[in-house]
Amino acid sequence: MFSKACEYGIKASIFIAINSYESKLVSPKEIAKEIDSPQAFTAKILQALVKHDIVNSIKGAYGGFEIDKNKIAKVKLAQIVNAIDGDAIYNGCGLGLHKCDEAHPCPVHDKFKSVREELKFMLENTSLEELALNIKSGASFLKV
Amino acid sequence: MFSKACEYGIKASIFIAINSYESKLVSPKEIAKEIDSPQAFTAKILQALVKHDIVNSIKGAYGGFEIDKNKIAKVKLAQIVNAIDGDAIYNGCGLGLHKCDEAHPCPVHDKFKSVREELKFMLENTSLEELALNIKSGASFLKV
DNA sequence: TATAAATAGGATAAAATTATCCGAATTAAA
DNA sequence: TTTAATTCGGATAATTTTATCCTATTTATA
Ligand code: FES
Ligand code: FES
Repeated sequence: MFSKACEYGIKASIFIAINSYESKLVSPKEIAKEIDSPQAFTAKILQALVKHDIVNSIKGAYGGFEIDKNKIAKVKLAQIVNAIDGDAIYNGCGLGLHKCDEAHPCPVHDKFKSVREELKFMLENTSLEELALNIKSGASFLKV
Repeated sequence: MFSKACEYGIKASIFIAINSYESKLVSPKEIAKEIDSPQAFTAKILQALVKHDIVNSIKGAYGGFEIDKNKIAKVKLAQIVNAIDGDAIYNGCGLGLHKCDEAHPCPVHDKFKSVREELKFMLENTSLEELALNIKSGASFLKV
């Protein structure tokens, strides 16, 4: 469904959010440990999230990553997915035609439409905040 | 969403089905041209579909690929996807945890569940027949 | 039986994704 | 101002996916 990079990006964002609530910066090392991902690769993904203005990086000694507290509720999954995988998953053609076009549909277009729209809706309406709160409360998990 | 191999596999199956209605065998060359895919790679995918008993191959001179006429309505998209990509797309965890487990859910589990179930339902209830008929009638297209 | 047309399948190559490594740049604190 | 901790970013490597090539095998027909 999503690329590994995107999976890591989502999980990393959630972990950063949790710590940002407590004004705590986290490092790629901590993140990788917590979400069970390769550290250097995770660092690269963090760079992408920083470039897309989803995550904030503080360079130098005692630095690390954070997300603005007042942004956590506003950041939606769709932004993260878009930053890493692009929008093909919910805007592209399911069978790889150059574009998904109502006027020139692929064989699965009508069947897929609702699935993809539900996915899109879900991604656009799920905030980092709710995902982070569920982790905090122990209702969901970032690894294993 | 799906791998290239799977996209080709689905489109190839539809094209074979259309021709099988007219008892016409088709070659990887014709298929690749019709679905705009690399021929040799397509041939490999056909081998997989044959092994999974979705497509029938007739070897030797005047041979080619076909699908049993009385099977076309019974073959569901899910079988093709499963044969090529496996079931991870609708049974695996959306964030890559080892398995999707109600008792140990990832942060997006509840949100994803319905999307994935709709996808699964769609794949399990869409037959090659209806896809082939829509191509035949000109309501949908296999390429561009 | 010989021939030609076709699928099967192994070997290889190219491209994309995933992953690692290391030095440069940055910055807080001693 | 020096040091140490840390992100940034380029180079490289490993793995997986996608794609190509070539030969072997199969089989209908002449
Ligand atoms: S054209 Fe293929 S999904 Fe719309
Ligand atoms: S545990 Fe991740 S989708 Fe179910």
